[in-house]
Amino acid sequence: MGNDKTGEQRNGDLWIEGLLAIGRDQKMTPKQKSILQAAIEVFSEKGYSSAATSEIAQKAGVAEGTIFRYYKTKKDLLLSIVGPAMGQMIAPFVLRNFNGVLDMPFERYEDFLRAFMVNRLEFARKHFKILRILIQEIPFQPALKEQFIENVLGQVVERVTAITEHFKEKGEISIEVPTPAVIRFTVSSIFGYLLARLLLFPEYDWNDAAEIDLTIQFILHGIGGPALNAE
Amino acid sequence: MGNDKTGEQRNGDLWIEGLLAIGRDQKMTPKQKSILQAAIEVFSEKGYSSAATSEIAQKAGVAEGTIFRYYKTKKDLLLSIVGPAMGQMIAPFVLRNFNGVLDMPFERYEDFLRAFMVNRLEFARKHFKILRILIQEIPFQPALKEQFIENVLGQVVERVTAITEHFKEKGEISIEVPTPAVIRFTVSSIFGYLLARLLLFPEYDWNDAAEIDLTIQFILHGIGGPALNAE
Amino acid sequence: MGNDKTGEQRNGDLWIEGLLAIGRDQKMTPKQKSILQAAIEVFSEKGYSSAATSEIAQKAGVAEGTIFRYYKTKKDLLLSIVGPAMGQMIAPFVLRNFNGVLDMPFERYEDFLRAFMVNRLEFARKHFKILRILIQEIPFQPALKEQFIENVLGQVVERVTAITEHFKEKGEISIEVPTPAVIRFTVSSIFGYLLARLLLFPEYDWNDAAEIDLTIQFILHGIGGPALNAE
Amino acid sequence: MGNDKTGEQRNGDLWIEGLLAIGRDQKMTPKQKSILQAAIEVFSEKGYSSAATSEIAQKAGVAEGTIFRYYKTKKDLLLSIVGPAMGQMIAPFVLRNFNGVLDMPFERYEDFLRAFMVNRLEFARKHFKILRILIQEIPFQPALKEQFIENVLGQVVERVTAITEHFKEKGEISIEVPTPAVIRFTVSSIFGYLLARLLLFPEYDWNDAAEIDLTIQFILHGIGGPALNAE
DNA sequence: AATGAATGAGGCTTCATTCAT
DNA sequence: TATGAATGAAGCCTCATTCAT
Repeated sequence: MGNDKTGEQRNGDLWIEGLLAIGRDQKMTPKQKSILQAAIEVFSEKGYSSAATSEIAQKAGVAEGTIFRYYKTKKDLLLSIVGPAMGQMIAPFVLRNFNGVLDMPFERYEDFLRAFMVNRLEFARKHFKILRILIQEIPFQPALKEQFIENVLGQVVERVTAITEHFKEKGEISIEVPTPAVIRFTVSSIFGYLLARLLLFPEYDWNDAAEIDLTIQFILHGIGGPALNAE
Repeated sequence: MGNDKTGEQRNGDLWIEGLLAIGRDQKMTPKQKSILQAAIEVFSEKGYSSAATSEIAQKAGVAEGTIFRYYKTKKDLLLSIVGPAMGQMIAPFVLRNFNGVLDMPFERYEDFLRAFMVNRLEFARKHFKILRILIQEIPFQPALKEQFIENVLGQVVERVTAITEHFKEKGEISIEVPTPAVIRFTVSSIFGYLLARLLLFPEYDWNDAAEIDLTIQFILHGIGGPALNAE
Repeated sequence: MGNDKTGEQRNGDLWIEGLLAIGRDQKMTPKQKSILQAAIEVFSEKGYSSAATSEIAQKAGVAEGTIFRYYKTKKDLLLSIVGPAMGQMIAPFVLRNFNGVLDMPFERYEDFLRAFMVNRLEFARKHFKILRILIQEIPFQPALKEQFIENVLGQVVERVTAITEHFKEKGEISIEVPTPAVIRFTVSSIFGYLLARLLLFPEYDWNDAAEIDLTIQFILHGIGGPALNAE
Repeated sequence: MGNDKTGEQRNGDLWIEGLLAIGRDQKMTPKQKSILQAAIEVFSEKGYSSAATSEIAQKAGVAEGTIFRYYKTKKDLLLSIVGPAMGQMIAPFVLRNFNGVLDMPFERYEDFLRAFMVNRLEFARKHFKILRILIQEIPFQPALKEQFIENVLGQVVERVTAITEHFKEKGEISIEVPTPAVIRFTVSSIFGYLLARLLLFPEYDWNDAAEIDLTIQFILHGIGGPALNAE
């Protein structure tokens, strides 16, 4: 499976461990970890501006003042949670020597999609709360918004465009559909599934493998190359 | 075009006018209107809990106390903005004698999709800020969440299921794709467009007609009937 | 019975009627009356400073502004309720040509006490709420405090002193007990009854006549054992 | 003297010290003490609902927010002042092994009365302001009212009834006067003195010992003419 | 005369942040 | 390093009072 080709989370690292450091060495006292954990909990439940640092401190089992030893302000605490998450969101594209499409490890678009969906579903499941915070706060935090636009909308679009055109050339994607639309359809479909799966109907008894297959079929037929449509 | 068949917003009524009253006669003083307008502005910019009633008052050009003559609490103000919006979100499905699919005014799924997209794009464009507030606050306001689940996830899913199966019977949608998945794909694709169009890249010079066509093509081919797939 | 000798409330005049006018001709619109009534209700229930003029207006069935046509301020409203009540509290002593003790209409102290108790019990029962307000607010309203000290503690003490010494001379009250103490004992006993009767245990099934007799006996003879009384 | 038999306040403990703890060890920072002191002052002067927390803070020399570190709400602050006071009001009756009347340490009713008056006068003098607040607020604070009815009107009446009947059996109180009336007369007379002494004429140069004697004589023998007293 | 919309001062309370210990 | 008492700005809300109608 292509899954392990892109996965940045194969190991069972605690997300917390990875927050401030991807590859870098991170020093985190247990207190700091519990502060982060508690902050994620409270931010995700109440929303950033309704979250009280006192509640975070209490949930973390530290004094109120202690939080401010590690994070100068409450906003600092927020950014130190969601900032790194943004990095991880786009990890599959920017990590490693993924510069060109030359080293694209997937033969078919379908394989790429499947690997991507499996991987991002896993990621989203694991960091559900942080992603919630991120999505909720992006509109109100200029710092986040900017980082999001630059990194995600910038970096990723660029790479995904390359990938898409790579598969267009291979004839797997209809050249009649503009690349941005292809990306939009693909992303919509995948995120649509993640949303339904994790946010809207988390209680429903999902068969992930089947749903992923269905979703990929939908994407492929929707944007299938001329051969597909001509037939 | 099927557009005018579903549209509940053909006329140019100010949204504000319609907030508390659909069909009913509404009495709103200019001051109350400006309070609502200002509240929409500020809630949408800052988020509910970061919005100060003092700022709303200032922007509305009234004394802070005046707000509380019209709305008992700040939360009341929020609900009186987003509550009615929720009603309008699902209006195309629940308004009128839309009980069965018998009176479905569209011959083809494509027509239905186009009418729906055009109509909802128009609606979302007009009430963009309110929808932002709504989406932002649903996770944190139990009252909203409940109303959303009951009305939107309840009412709408039910009706859309009926519609979908109607077109399945007509052979326009592959019977091999489970109805929930069809709905998910359709909704994802449409909302994906709305999101990209209005939220992510509002500055881009969109050709709505063309994009809508593309999106519909994508949906149709993705979930196309057996003929398409069999070929 | 001496009751009707002192009573200033023999007739069934509505208290409201008499508020602003004792003997004077009073002009009160129905609106003003209902404002007063409502104010008495609300002040007595919530206390002056916790009473909202809006609630008074609502209960009176008038607009908020109307109150301020009749009473310049909320405090004015209070004073116009409790001020006249103060006058009535001491009415038995100051009304009429009660200048000397010459016209004291009672032969014995016992008769005086009985008449007084019956009369004041009736009065307190009728104006219970107003008296509550008065007692609650005297400590916090300098205007009331002053009026109370001047009128009640001044006027009344003076007259009651005369009465007491009148009965001392007649040998009905021990000359060994200083007059202020006699007054204190008498007043304590009577008000003790009123308090228990109306405020502390209003639900108890009181036999007023018997209790009044007992109280008078107590004032006159104390509660000493049978030996004492027998002698 | 029986005084020291009942007194729970012989020592000069600051009331403040004893507020939250009778017998228990209490931890109170100087700031908390000054908040309580200031609150007692302001509540007593202005009444609870007219007292501003800002004024209390100012008088206590702390920031307004500091009050709310110690007391969650303004009402909490009130209750933490008057609640314990209620306990102390009835302390002479409920503290210690005062279960039966067997251990009644007084031979004669007169001794009991004197001890009680001296003790409660001392208590009332010391906690004058708190008692003022208590009496003012009982009618408006359901929590207080309930506690008052249960503890004071319940507990105390029961015990005092026992005491009274004890002395009736000893022939010191006329068995012809119903016990509730005896209690009422006694309490009225004593509280009448406290009221006059501390509230109505605090400036007057009182001779407490003599007045207490007089009051006790009154309770025992009334103010009947010379015939009675001559015996 | 009566209304009630509008005001704005002031009340209670929360909370991010500081700082002495 | 960690604490948590203390702060005070700012938030939401109430309410007596005014004034145009």
